[in-house]
Amino acid sequence: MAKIKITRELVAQKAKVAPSTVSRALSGHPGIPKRTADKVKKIAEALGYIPSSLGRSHFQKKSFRIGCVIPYKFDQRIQTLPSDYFSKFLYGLMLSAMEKNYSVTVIPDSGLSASELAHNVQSNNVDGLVFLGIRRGDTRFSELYRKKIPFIFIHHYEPGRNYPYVDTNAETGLREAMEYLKSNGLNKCMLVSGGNAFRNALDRTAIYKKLIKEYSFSDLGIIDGDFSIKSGVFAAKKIALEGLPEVIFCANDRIACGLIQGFQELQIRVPMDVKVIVFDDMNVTRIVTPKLTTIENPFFECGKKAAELILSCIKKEKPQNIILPSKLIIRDSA
Amino acid sequence: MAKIKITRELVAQKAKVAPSTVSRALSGHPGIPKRTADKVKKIAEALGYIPSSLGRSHFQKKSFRIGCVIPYKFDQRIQTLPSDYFSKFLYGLMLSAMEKNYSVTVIPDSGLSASELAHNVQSNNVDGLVFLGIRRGDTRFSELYRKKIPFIFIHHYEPGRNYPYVDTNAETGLREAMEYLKSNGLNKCMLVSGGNAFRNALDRTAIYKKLIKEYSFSDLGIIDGDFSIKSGVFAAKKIALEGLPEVIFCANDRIACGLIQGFQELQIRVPMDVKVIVFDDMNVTRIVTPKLTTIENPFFECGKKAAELILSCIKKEKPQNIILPSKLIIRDSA
DNA sequence: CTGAAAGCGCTTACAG
DNA sequence: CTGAAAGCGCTTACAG
Repeated sequence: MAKIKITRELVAQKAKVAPSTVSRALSGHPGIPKRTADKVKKIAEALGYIPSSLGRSHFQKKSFRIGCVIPYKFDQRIQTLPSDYFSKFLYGLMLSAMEKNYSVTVIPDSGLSASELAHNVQSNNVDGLVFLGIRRGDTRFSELYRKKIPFIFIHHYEPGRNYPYVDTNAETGLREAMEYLKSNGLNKCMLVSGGNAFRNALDRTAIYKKLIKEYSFSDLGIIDGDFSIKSGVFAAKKIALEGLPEVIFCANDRIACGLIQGFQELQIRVPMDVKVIVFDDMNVTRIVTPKLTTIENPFFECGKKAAELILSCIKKEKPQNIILPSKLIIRDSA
Repeated sequence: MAKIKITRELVAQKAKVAPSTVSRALSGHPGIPKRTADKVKKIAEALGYIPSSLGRSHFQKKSFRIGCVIPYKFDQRIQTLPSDYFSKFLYGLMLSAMEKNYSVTVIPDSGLSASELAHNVQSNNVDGLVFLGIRRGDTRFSELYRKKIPFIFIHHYEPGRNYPYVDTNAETGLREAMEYLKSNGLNKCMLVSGGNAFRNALDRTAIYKKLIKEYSFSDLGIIDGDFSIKSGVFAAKKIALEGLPEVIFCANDRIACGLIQGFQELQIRVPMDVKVIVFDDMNVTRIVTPKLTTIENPFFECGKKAAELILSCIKKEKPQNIILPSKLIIRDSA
């Protein structure tokens, strides 16, 4: 029952053309007349011929694959990126890549060296790298840049460097939020920040500071958090002691969940006693009670744009950074 | 500034051996004496030679890649698999694959035909397929089987077929849960089921039915859910009308969150008025209040085993299905 | 123990 | 418009 492998040669033979003509017909080469192309296509189809992506890749010295580098840490339990972020982004990336006949390979990163990262491209396993969840102070990128490895950042950038990136502008959504609050007569606000490990957390804090001035909110200060539930619980206790504002912005959903938990224990009710608005828009914001009013970060769109950007880097075009707007989604917490 | 590509030939020249010897030295061929191998390795390293995975793959007619097929649907918003499931599983798969010098390519599936799925392997884009989130009644697999495409299921199986799979045994964890409840003197219980679209949901219901008899629980019946928040809210109302049991099992976290929301509106408190135990263990179970007591499904382990199983299929070994135990994690809801 | 040679399946200049 | 030929960079039998 040895099945014969359907090769290009077999198709050529049946169609009475040369193998190179088969290739040309199937890839839509302009020089081939429609009649010939159609004949070849029909025979190829009938025979079930499927071109080897390995042969093609090898000849062209391109893998037609994008490497998506995903950080992780092993502690007691496996630490991943916020999962929704990861999966929504990845869908966008995959779908957009697919349209361009690229596929996506995932690369786990528990602290690979710059050389190890470069290796993925130098060995032609992938054609370029997409980085998410990058922390400030990561020093691996100058080597990649020097080695001319195509790479981009998602939700990160390095001031003063020419590393291309796709980012979300927190300002548009925060502006909507502040206008919404103003129109409801709210005035006293606070922020539980995301600390300084991530560029995005820093930016959110900076934009918050700028806008509360611009919109003349009464500034009750900032509490430093770190994107964890625990820091939210802690913030709740501190805020309860110091006196409640009317609105609390949280740098992410985990902080907000911790905050609301902390308030619950103190009999402080959201949104009746204090409103809460959250950055990002994870699935959890719709699962918890109350459902969280958020400044949405368009992860899926971001993935789509990421595919476009890394492909332009791979083609050695001059990359154009992409900045997507965030927007307000009103639910129950504010 | 034209950089010369470091080739195997250059290494061979510097080391005064043939190119084939370079390959052999670098891949640890047994016939090469340590002296020669070390010399070649040193020179290759110094030159920064990195073998092309494309050449290797092409020659061996193997991509050294596992395809992870991820279902999605476009509705108003993109529908993904439960995200934690997806990401934790993927980590396990990636890490385990990496140990065997395989990488993982993700394949989005919004209803690809069997031929389209097969195509990924036939074109050598990947060597085999891993399926998650498969619904009962999916008819695409007989064609894959017939075409001898290596593939496996995760958390799914087809009775009477020889399709290999990795699954979790819900019984071990449920048994622990029931013993735990008994030891606390609890007796009257219910289940909000996950419907019949997924094999796993069906299995959970069947095992539940079996064990409440075995442990002599007082059976207050089953409410059909569908893994959605809404079905949890609905169940809460129904249960409140019909009279509260002591314990409610939920087929997943979304149902449980809906249930607790529904109870909250009715002033029914968890765990004071009724205990809740949930299958799976998503991140959300630790974020919500109360933290949910769960029967853990080891997603990460499952990913690791999946890599082993699909690789054994690829190597044409006789695949051995893998069934992992679940276990009880006690938190605040029961 | 090591080299020369064949071949993996493609694509693309180069002829005609 | 189409064919014959070269070559992508590797591995592995086959000689020696």
